[in-house]
Amino acid sequence: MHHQPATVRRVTIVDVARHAGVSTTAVSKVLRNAYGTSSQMRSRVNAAVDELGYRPSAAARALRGRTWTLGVMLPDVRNPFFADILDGVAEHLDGTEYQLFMTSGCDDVTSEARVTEAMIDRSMDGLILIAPVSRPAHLERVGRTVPTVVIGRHSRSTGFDTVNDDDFAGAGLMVAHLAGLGHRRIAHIEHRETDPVRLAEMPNALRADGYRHAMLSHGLGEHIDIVSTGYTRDGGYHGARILLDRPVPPTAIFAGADVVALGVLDALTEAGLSVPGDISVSGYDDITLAGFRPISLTTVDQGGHRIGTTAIRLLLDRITDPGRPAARVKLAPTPVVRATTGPPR
Amino acid sequence: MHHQPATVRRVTIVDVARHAGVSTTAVSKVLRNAYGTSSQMRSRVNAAVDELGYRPSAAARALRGRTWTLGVMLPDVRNPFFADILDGVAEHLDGTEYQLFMTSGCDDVTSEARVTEAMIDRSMDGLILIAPVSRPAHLERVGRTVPTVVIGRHSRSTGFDTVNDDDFAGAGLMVAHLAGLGHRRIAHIEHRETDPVRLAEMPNALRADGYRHAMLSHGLGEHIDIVSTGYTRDGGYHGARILLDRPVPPTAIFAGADVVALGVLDALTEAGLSVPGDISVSGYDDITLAGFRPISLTTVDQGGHRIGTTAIRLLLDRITDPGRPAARVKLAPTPVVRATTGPPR
DNA sequence: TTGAAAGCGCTAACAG
DNA sequence: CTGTTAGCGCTTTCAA
Repeated sequence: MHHQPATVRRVTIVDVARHAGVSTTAVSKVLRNAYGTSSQMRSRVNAAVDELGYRPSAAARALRGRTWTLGVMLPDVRNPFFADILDGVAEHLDGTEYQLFMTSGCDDVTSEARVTEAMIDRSMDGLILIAPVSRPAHLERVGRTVPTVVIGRHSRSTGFDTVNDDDFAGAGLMVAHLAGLGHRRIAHIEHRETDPVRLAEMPNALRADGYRHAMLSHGLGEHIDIVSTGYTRDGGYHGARILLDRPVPPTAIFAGADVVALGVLDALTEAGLSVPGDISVSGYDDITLAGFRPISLTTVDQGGHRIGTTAIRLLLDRITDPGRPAARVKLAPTPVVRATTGPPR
Repeated sequence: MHHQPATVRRVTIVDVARHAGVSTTAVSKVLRNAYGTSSQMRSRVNAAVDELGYRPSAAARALRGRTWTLGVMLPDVRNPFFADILDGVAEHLDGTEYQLFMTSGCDDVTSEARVTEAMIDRSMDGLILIAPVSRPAHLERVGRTVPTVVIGRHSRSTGFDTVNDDDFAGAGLMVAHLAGLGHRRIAHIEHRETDPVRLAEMPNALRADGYRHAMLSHGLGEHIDIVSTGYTRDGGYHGARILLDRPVPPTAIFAGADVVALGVLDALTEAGLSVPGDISVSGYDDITLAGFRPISLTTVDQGGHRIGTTAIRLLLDRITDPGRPAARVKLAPTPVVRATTGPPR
């Protein structure tokens, strides 16, 4: 490496081979426990590896074989829902040689492209993309280049596996809960979406669709009221401000994500309104904070942990067998009723 | 790559050279804008790069030069304070060739070692370690192997730069605030620490020290009351339960971190106590959620964003000049008074 | 200013 | 079962 004195040269496979009195091929084979090594050879090599403290260079490996590196692209470290997914992913990786690296802060097509390219440039063995906004053609190309699992995008592509929550059904569950409590003016805050493709594939769009559909089937079509902001706390805050300014404000606000619901609660607190006395609030995701007593948010659990374990299982499968047909997993959400929803006044 | 058909072979430097009618050496030089290239050559090469959509293989580069990859090790994605640091780091990287990858979930010496080794194996050009718990010798070795900046550890090592909040002073500020409100029985919840080295270097230990020192200097030595749990929401919850069970409970709880304070609020809500009416609560970090109105947590701002920008500046410096003496930056914290603290009953 | 050639550490044919 | 050998894609002396 350019920055270190020659004296601390890294131990290489050649050093190990010399120390063990065998060929580098032998060392390589033992390391990858490939076919054709005697147990005697294995023990000699392993001993040399331990004595010398040898560690294979992922860079050199990358030129021929795999890097044992997996990449996760997440849109936003601040959304704690993604931590649940990561937990699930990491769990399955314990005890394997794989190392997971993640990137954050991809909010647009350009930065997403930069990140996916960066991961491919670094010869990662597999990618997990969470709620990507890229165009299908780009995702398809990524999937053709490297084994890829896409989470949070209802895509019908064939080049990669997908894992999704049934967002349409989940939104329906929440509307049913609120309507069951007697609410009629149930408003929804969604993440603004204009791109026609994403309008059909992104979870936020499907939740809005599910809301619309459920309102109609509960005979509340005339009360459909959707505010488009963003899936952030700020988005929730501003969305709530807009809804409170309506001539006849809603009696319940169904936010498309828990972080959005937090922003709603922020605005309601500021306005001096009580929850659920004056107005009911619900979210989506069931982040850990939703169970936090001072908040106790009613929400929809999409099982982030299970999404993570499913995704990593699919990814490892696909690395083993890149040719197998794309899987399309859709997991069922469950409503979680806590303290922010109640009957209307 | 083993998983893709030969037909989609990656464009290499050889392809670019052939297409531009020059040598691979020339291409390499232009790419790294090294010394000794005519402007004519530069434009020809750049044109070929664009036409072919060439992207250098980081893996191949790693064997000779740099990878343009930086690694950030964070202990816990769930602690939103780290997001502030990451924002600061990412900001300075915009427009550079560097790509940042992070790992999470290193809670012990073993997994930290695994992660740092993994980053070194992958020939990363620089590392930022956040609140590492490893032994100094290990950190020193990492720092000698690759340019490293350590955040959140008051170490006096010479092999890497450090960026820290003045945790001792920060804790003093909070005690002063609470004492100024008239509190005497001010308890503290800390992250359990037994290792003698970490007891001198970790922020949590210094905050506890600062608390102790400040209590004494305010003449409240007899009321010093420290509960050792962990810097998580759970830790705060259990710490508060312990404190509430005291024969004479404290009138104020100073949690060593905001996430801990959230756990405290959780426990107080459960116990039916009002904040700050019955008891005052404060945290440390000033995470975004602290400003969330329904919580409005009094805390200490350690300026995560500035910590991040400082760290990345130092890291890029050190990559450029690995020989320069280690910097030791300590940033001043500021108290942020919100709604969870008030005069005692 | 340019290019030929060696080699970074590893894996994978292919002989032995 | 074992070792020799030829690269992977790039950077870097060193001549021209």
